[in-house]
Amino acid sequence: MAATIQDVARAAGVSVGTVSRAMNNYPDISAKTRERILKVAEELKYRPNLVAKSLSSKHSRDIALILSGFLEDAMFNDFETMLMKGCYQFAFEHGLDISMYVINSRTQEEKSYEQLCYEHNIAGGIIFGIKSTDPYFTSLAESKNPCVTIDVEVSGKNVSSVTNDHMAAFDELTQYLIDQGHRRIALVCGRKNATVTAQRMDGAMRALERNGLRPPADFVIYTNFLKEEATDGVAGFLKEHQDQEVTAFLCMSDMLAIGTVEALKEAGCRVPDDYSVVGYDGLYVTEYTDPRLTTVDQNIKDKGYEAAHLLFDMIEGRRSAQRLILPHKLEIRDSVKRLEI
Amino acid sequence: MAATIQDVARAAGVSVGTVSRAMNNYPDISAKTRERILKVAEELKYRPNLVAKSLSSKHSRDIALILSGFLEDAMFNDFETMLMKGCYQFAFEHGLDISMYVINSRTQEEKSYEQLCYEHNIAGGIIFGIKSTDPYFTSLAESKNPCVTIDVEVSGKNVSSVTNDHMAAFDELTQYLIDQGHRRIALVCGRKNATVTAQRMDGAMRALERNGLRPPADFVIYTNFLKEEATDGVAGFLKEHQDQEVTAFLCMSDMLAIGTVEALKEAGCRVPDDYSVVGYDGLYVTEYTDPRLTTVDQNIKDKGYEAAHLLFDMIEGRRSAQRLILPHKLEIRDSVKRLEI
DNA sequence: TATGTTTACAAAAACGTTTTTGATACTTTA
DNA sequence: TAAAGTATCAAAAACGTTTTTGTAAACATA
Repeated sequence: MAATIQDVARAAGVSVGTVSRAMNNYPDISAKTRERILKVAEELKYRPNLVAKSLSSKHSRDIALILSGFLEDAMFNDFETMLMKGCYQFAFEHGLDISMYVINSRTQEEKSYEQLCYEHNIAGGIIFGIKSTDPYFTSLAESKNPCVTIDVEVSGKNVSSVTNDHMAAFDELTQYLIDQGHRRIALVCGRKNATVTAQRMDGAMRALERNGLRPPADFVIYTNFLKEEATDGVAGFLKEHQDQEVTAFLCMSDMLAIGTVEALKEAGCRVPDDYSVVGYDGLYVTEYTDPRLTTVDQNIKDKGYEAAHLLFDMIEGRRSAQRLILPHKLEIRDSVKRLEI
Repeated sequence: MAATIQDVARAAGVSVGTVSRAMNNYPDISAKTRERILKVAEELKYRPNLVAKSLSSKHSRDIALILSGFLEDAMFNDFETMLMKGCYQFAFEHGLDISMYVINSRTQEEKSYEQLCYEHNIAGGIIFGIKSTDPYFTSLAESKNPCVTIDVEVSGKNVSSVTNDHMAAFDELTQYLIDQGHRRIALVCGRKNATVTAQRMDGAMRALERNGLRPPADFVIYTNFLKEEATDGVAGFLKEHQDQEVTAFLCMSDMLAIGTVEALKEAGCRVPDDYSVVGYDGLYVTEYTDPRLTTVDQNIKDKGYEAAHLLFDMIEGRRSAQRLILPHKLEIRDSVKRLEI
């Protein structure tokens, strides 16, 4: 149905190779012929078949957004949505083809990153959500296809990462809590062996120690970054500890903070009057919660945009693998009470 | 680098055609040869190149999720995210390849749906976000590729739609408001010429009239489904109308309801004490707002899943074009005050 | 035993591009 | 004016599959 390059060649009275060179602005073709071919192509509404193009040309410019665990997380989480928007925005502005693949720990075993790229003829991918125990974590380094990981660092000369200075950011957040008069702070953490957990933990510790404070080990609640676990964890915490034994909950993600607030309300406590709570990520949802959540904005959309940017530059050979650290911003809202000291 | 079908053929001492038939479970091949080929393929870690496969085979099974306006909406909106999850869930369960394309009104002009399918060799798509003024709205009918639209109905023998009974649902929602004692209700509407707007408007009118009520024309606020417009619209409304001239705001989407609550709070009013507000969609965010929003849950994830299901069945010829109407559920929470009559 | 039928595979065509190679005609150079 | 270079294009190869066509051997039928 649709016109092929053959149809255009026939209609213009030239060979298919000539049409191809006309369409792709190659030099060795007369201006007159190019004009004529372009006109014929326009008339026939010719659009190159991208699959054939992809198969034929040696180098692909197509990029992919690869999300691990997207389907496991039944929860709502706009982190991935904003990441997508950023990636697609860049691709859109630069006329790039971008596709999205959903994987998990199991499918990573079945198929390596390089195979995924080969199968779909993609030049490289932006990878989000992999854990340090995932197969990709090591195999990424061996791939000849460049990639950019979000928030985790994988060694390899073709792998870049885009992240924030989570340690500094969490330090800042903790310091804010301390500045507001909080001395006894509980930590609601993410997955125990996740990079981001360690980084944020370091930030918290640094701030605490700088101020001569130290949280006892039993003020720490671990989760797998799931809201429900925060709710359960904090509920358990409240039962085991006396009232006001801590005055604030420092959470490693906004969803954990939301879960924490839920547990607190459930137990009849008011936020921030009885307990202060802070989150981390800067999800849109935090503007609408009750109370509006104080958090650290990572500017996730920018993260996606810059990741795509970096990946594209690597593919085109303009930039080499690197660690890109984006700025963050402390977003002060209504979930922290100032304590008089 | 990666092994091709040629490598497998050579290693197994057969022709490429035979390898292809062995891999795809064709009948005319001996069990012994198949075994041997499969073993060799395994050893060489052979994975068919999907691009070549796509180009070669006449019929594709790949589907696409086509989002119009995804990038325009700078707002957070988890509608699309949940839709994606549903689609990808189905694709994942059935071993289908699914890709996501972002379009807008302008790119629709440049490239028809059929051309999009042709270019990427996709069998059909799930289409979300098109307006009645968009080029796709009419051109979809002419395409030979089947498609499923979400919430809009397009005529054509290859186009299905998945929707809710928005009229009945909005009737229900309105009736709930009336049952709670509300008599003077303002309507915060979506885009004036959108199908869903008309349907929901009809539902509201039906309920109102059944109860002998009729909203004066100036109790209606139109928006383009943007939160900020609701905020501005309601703020303007409050200035022009006396206190308690209306007691409730009936919003056509959750984001509009959130915007409405924002305007109300800004004006120093409490929700639901001074004014009641209800939304529509069932976004996750409505569970966390203050107050928790009463809304109609569309079960968007199911919508995506069923859309993919229907599309797949159409592609395989198991189902013909149809209009699928999914159930909804009134979600009663805390944003409506019961008025004593 | 001659003839048809089936089985199991090889060989080649096809998908729609890009890229390489080759060839003709024109232009420049000495 | 002959040789060399250049511009412009055609022809063919290549990408990695699937699908079609062809064919030899094995088997069944008369």
